[in-house]
Amino acid sequence: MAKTQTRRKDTSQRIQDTALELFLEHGYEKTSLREIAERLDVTKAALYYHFKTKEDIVLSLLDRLGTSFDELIAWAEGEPPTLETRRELLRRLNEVLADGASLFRFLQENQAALRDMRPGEDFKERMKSLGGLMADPEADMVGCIRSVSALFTVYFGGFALTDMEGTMEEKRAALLQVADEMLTAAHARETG
Amino acid sequence: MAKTQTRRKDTSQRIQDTALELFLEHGYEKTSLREIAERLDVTKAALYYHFKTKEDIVLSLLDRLGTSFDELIAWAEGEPPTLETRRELLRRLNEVLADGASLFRFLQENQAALRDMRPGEDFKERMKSLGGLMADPEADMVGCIRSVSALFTVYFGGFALTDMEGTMEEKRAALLQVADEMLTAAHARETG
Amino acid sequence: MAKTQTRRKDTSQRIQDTALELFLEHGYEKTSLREIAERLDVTKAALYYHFKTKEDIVLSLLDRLGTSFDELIAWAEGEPPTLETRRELLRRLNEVLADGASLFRFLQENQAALRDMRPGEDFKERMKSLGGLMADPEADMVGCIRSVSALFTVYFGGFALTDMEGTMEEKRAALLQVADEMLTAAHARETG
Amino acid sequence: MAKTQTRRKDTSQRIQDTALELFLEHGYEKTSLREIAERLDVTKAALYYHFKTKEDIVLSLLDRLGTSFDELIAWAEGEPPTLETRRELLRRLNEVLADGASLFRFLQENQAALRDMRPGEDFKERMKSLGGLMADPEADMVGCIRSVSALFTVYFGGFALTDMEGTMEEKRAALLQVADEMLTAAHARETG
DNA sequence: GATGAATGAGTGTTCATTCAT
DNA sequence: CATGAATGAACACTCATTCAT
Repeated sequence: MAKTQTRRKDTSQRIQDTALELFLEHGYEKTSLREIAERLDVTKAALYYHFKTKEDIVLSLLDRLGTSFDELIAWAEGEPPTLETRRELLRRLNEVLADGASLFRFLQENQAALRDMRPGEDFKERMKSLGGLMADPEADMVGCIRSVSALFTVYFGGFALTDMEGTMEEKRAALLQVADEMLTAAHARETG
Repeated sequence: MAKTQTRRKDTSQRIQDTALELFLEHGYEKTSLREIAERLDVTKAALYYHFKTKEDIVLSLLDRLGTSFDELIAWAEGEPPTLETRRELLRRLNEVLADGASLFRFLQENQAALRDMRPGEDFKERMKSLGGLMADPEADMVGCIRSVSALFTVYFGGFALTDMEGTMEEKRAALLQVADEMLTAAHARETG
Repeated sequence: MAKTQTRRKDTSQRIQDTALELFLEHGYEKTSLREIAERLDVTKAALYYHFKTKEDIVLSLLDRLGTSFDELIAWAEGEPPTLETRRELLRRLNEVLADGASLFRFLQENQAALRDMRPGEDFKERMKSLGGLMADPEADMVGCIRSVSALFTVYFGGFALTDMEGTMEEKRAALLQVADEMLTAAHARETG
Repeated sequence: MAKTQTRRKDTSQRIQDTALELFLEHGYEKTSLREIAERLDVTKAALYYHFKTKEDIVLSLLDRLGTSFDELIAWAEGEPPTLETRRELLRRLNEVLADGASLFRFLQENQAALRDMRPGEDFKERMKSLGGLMADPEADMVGCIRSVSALFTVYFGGFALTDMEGTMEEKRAALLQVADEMLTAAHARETG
């Protein structure tokens, strides 16, 4: 009795979900508001009641991600720049990526479309920060790349290994392990 | 008197160049044929004299890339699957990437837009082939990933390190060196 | 304790005021109910509690004007058609115009928009009546125009002299004086 | 054989004509490009081949008017500021108004809609210039208004006397005559 | 008295594409 | 080789309006 429409959740939420779904299917630009509305069985105008523009929908989607990312960076900046911190950073990054997998895929596949929207820029910035946190400040170019490569493994591996056999959990675990090895090896060279 | 229009190169070529230029600036979907035509100072209809559709322009651009890639794969498949082959493969891939840098960036940033065009599919396929050639057929998941990570480093490093200081040549060389180390280390473990 | 909300006047009144304000700023067609509601800090639906349609708001605004106008005409029709009556008519018209200045400006600037609404038609009608009352019934075309021109001066002068220096009161007084002269001169010719 | 389509004149011209026709019938805002296109039996997109925006259509319409007006002002500014000049100015203005009658009516009835477009502003400016040229620079407010009223008669009389009996030519002639009298009378007082 | 959610019909505008010349 | 003129389909977005609560 508490709710008249048990299934309907929040409409804004449903719009976000369906939008992401379609953005992943056909890409951001090729997904029209008409399609989103039709799949939700509401009118286009209803979308505009909940979001000011199409861009707004995507912004609302990426908000969640941005926050997780920022927290991750904030945490790492508060820790001493040791190997241990970096290993933990990789571990946590892996979790964030796993949680927001489809959003990250959307981000990755639609870079051109999102480029001149706020969060396109923002995520570039954040990746740079992460990169900076991975490498020893005194490392030379090769040294830097050794560490940053670990980040690539965790980050791009998630997209690139879609067709590899095995569950996503297994693959993520394996990627993390390899990245961890890389980080450790890089550290050994540096201090060796 | 040999040529009436010394400067004009081939018009088809100029269209391709300008198109790529604009695709990189604003993305494939947001670049209209009108824009391309205007920047070339011809009419839209003129483009249709040289290319059947907008998609055709992008296909013609990616043709060159596809060929290099296929040759690379064909070469590697003809060699014994040794560490040395894989190191050479990485070296050659690096060259192909350097040569077609802007095309690869275009490919990377417009995945969603190109997804349901021929070459989108094709390049996915080719990347899988390359992945397969990098890893020992008997390696387990982690083993595979160790080798494939070297590929990630060379491939994604090119995009991700744009803002890093240093010339692109230096960075590519460093990426290749690190990837080579990774490959060697992976091999050592495997045979270790 | 007599009123719970001392400041709020009547909401209907506030809607009318804000609507007129916005109609004058951007014009009737370009003013949306959303804007009116936002400036009043209520919802669009609230407007519909007080007025049946957007047109209704404008009708309610012009009602006051229409009445003054009709009274003016009724008065003049009850008087003998002498010069003195016409001079007084001009004087009274000037007052009505001064009182409803912003409404008249609205009417004037939005003729096209109001054309197929009731009051658009009505005001045209009323202006014709006024015109008829100004001129001697036996006057020829030029004679008519001499008298009606006095009316133009009072009526259009109010809009056209906005940027002239001086207060609105001064300008209105001057306009009335000139119109009065015109009327008298016209009469002199007629009876001369 | 010279022309394949004898009747078609210039399409741009036909668009302008039809647009003005409809703007006068329903007002600028209430006339949609769909309507214009339908009445011309072309597609909306065809309009966009000839004019960049809806606003552009109206600008192109008013261009002609603006020029006549500017020439008129330029002429008057080059003459000595005598009564004779002003009488001639009125005569010429009357002609310009007669020629562009429907455009002026459009301008007059759609002030609100045109307000924040270029020519809305421009025409206000031009009317002020004309006003300045009518009156003696040394005249006081009432003196000014006496002269400017002559201008009102010619200008607004054209719109206000639509329903009066008589041909438009007759009415325009009568309006001009009365305005001329007013000017002369005003001058007499000034120099009297 | 007023709101939150939604609708249906429209708007101006842009796009890839075509074709006679 | 290339253009001028046009099209059909779509798009993002806005509006006045409704109605259950």
